[in-house]
Amino acid sequence: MNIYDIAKEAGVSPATVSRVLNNHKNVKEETRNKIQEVIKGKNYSPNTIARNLSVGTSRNIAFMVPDIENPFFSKILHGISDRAMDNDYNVFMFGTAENTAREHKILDSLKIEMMKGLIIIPVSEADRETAERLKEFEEQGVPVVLIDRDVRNARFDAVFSEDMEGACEAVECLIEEGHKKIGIITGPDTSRPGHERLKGYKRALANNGISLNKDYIICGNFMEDESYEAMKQLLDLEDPPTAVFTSNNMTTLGALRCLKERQMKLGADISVVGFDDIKELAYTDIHLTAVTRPVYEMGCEAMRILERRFRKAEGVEEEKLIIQRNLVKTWLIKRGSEKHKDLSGGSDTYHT
Amino acid sequence: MNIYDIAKEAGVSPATVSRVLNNHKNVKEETRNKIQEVIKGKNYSPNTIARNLSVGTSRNIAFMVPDIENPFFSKILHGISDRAMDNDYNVFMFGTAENTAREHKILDSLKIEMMKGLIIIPVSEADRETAERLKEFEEQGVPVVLIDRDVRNARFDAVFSEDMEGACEAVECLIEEGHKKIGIITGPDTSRPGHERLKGYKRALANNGISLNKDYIICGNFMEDESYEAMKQLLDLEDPPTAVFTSNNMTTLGALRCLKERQMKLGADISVVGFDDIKELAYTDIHLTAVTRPVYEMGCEAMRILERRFRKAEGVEEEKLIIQRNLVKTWLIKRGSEKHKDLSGGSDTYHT
DNA sequence: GTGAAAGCGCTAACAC
DNA sequence: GTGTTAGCGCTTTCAC
Repeated sequence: MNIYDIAKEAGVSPATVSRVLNNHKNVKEETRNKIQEVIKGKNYSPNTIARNLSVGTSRNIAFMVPDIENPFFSKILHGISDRAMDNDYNVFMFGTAENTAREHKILDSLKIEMMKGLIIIPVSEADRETAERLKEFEEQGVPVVLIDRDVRNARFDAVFSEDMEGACEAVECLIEEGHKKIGIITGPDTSRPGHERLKGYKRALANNGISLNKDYIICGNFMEDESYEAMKQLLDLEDPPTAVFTSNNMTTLGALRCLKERQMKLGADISVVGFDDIKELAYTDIHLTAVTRPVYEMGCEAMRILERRFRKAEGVEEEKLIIQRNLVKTWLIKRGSEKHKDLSGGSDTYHT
Repeated sequence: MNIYDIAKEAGVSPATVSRVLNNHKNVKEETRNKIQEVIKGKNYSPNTIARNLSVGTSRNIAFMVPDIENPFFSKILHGISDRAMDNDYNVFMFGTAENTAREHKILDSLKIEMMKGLIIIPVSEADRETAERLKEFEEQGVPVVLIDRDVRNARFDAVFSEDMEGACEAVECLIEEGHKKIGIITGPDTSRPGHERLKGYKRALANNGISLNKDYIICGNFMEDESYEAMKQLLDLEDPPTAVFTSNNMTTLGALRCLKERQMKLGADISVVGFDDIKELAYTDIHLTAVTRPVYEMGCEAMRILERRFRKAEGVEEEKLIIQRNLVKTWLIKRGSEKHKDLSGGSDTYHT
């Protein structure tokens, strides 16, 4: 069943049917009603593909994410998805598995004309090929919005967080507890959250006159397993740190695994502050102090920026050239894991 | 740039270009090369929408899930997504938020023509409207595969798990520990996992000559908050249960929240066994004994079934009428939370 | 306010 | 082996 069947049935031309389908004005109320009646009666719904071909665009947006199972990303997707649904966009989900090759492959197979926009958390900011491909999308009129991670060699609209400030606050919280020997398990240096959080760590130390110890900086690549190894390495130092800042949720889990294995009590034998919260820990003995941010809203915001770009493309809005890069604020939630039994202040309050 | 440009440039007809694009045989090696050269040279890629319109189908599959952020569903998505990518399908993700109205809305807006297949974890099996819509999809040639939950009034291909058996094993494990007063926080009665797991609970009791106590059965609707309330209710009974079976991961979290609040020690003051594991707990003091199943594989399997249906539709395979309903096995991982200090066997081994 | 008709870019008979 | 051509279902000028 197509627009012609409806037209015939309603005794009008396909053009008119198309008009009511698209809510055009110039249609007599009477004919409009008649047509809508027929449409309902025949339970007709227009063919999106044909429509897309005709108008040369779609309402599909692609969301590319490094790890489908990471709750942080799920939450972003949730934000994107809710806002997309409200505005009748459909979102395709692609997992890159933290693998640039896979990222390229997906980007190549994404038919440009099928996508109206692209939201991506790129695997690596050092990757030129991804940057090239993204630029191509923009050139073809498909706007790109980054979330959380940046790319070099190009500027796109983006939603980031105050990684440096958040990390700095976290480490300063440890310093306030009296810690001087503070380690960090970093993310990859090729991602904004990776290097900015490290920068925040360094700044906190500098602000407080604590000199940097290279041994205390180990990369965990935001991966649980590597972070576990990193934690082992830190603890096995001759002069191990009394506190560790873990750079993201996976990093924190890896570190916790190590502590558990060694039967070290968090908030007593060792202190840990993490970036990004882990909801499930709330009902356990792990009272994690963590940097938090409005993750769901980051997704919504990315979608909002995209829509703005669509409107600009249609000439509805001006200032086509301004690139929008939003920074969301972070805040620290203290729960006790920043404490240490050997340092002033004690940790009793948290271990009742 | 389109197929005509390429044709002109290569000095052939658009049909021939189309032939090489689609790997048809009847093309002279020489012309094929020539055309491929031009394609590469002009960096041309065919328009998927036009192709879809022409052949009357797409490679898009829709995945509808009740809760985008539940890790259980993320894992399923991961399975679907990986397999889809390997076979060049694209997956649209839709979150129904456990809301039938939203589910209907999405189903209605999913233009039938745009989807080649549908994988869904329906909100409620009692919902006729969803069932009707799904049937319509199948009638229009869009196969539907259910995961985890069923719908009444219709039969679709599906991937379920052995909910009853899994729950039964979990509860029998508690019974083996000496428990006689065992509570359950159930899921909604309108979902297969909900009622089947309850059935498993009942069967375990019956198998072991333990009579049913209605007070011990409380519905948590698979929601964390409701489950928290349910746990409170159980503990406030005059003769509270010594052990509780929690029917899914969210249910377990709600119960844990309550225990934490009341400072009850899991595996000592009370025993809990849950359906579905919670990864994050591994590094905490919560040694949850849980029913486990191959979640990622359930996603892959759903996708595999869908592809099979596509092949059948194309007449590649026979036996068009057989409905395929797969049941994945579950197994129990014991970690100590089934123990209780007041019962034989002791729990010391788990509290070193 | 409405209709006729020319596309959108590709595929698939059918003819040669 | 290759070309011609008529769609796929919709939108959108341009007339009327």
